[in-house]
Amino acid sequence: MPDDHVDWILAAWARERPDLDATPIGVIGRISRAARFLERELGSVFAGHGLDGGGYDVLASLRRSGPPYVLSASALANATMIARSSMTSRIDRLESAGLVARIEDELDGRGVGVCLTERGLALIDRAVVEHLANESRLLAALPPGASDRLAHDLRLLLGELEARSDGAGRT
Amino acid sequence: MPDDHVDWILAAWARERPDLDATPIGVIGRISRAARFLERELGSVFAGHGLDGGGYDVLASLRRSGPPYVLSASALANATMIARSSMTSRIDRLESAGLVARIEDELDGRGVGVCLTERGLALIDRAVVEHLANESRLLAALPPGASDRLAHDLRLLLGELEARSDGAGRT
DNA sequence: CTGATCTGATTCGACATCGAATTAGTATAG
DNA sequence: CTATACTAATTCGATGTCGAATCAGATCAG
Repeated sequence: MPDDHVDWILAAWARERPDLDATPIGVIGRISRAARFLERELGSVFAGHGLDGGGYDVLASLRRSGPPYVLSASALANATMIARSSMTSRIDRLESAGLVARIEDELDGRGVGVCLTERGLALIDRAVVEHLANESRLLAALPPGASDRLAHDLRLLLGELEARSDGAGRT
Repeated sequence: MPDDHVDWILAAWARERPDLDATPIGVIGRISRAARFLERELGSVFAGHGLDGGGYDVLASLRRSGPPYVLSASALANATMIARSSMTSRIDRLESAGLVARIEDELDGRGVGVCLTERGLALIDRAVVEHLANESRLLAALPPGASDRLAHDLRLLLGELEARSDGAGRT
């Protein structure tokens, strides 16, 4: 029954501030920490394809949107939870790498469509296989049922968080 | 039974690449997304005390280490999962704000002890109360049992991730 | 039609993080 | 004792993200 680092954090707070109820850290602290570990672990696969997490997110969003693999810059910013201004530079980088192309929106002169190139499509179709295998590997050590339980309970939490910050999108 | 965003991601992959097993996204994608939402939500409390998440982490680490509230820069970097070089500048900022002080290590001429000042101690003791209330609020909508289940299952996952990247510390 | 308002994308300056290189001090082997 | 290897912290340049301001195009009220 090995401790994780958050157990130590909880024990330390219990010792130093026994008046506080630190139990929320057991959930939220672990999510934050796990996210940081996962970012690192997943990054190695992305790097193997010349990408970082952000670039992968953009290509994957386009790929799973289906043909013709076009989304607006705003839609991509929303999907990947970054500011619009950050998406501009992400697209710049991916465009320089020849993985996406900007196309003008016929209907709205302001809008910019971002489209997978042949190379971008081929790359993401390869990368996603490896990425999912990597994620699967990271969950493989969990006991039976834990993964499904996590997905279920995290869905409740995420649904709550998304509902709460509805309309509080980046600008 | 409201959908969360990850449900849409899973449905899109099932449609576009039915050959893939995207179920790991149900766990890992939700952890990443939840972490980003949480970072924002928690940030407002930190900002109310003139801090960001990084600054809070340092002060909280020092506070729960107990008197005399001193940790080395390296220990703080490990605890907060950032590179040593990033910790140098974090300490610079907190020191400028008068919340911590650098003290020389008697035993090891290279080492730098980071110590809570009076103001830092008073601030973190106020901030932690508000922060925990905030975290508690974010979990309050979960059905009974979900929170404990999450803590339990995330502990298994985090323990696995920590064991895996044991010794793969930042430099 | 026209002025006011709103929206999509970009530019710009600020900033936190990173990794590699550097500096200073410690520990170990011969 | 001395040289070599190691460790702690810092400096430095590069990079990705952010928010505010800007610009162009769309929308809407009168």
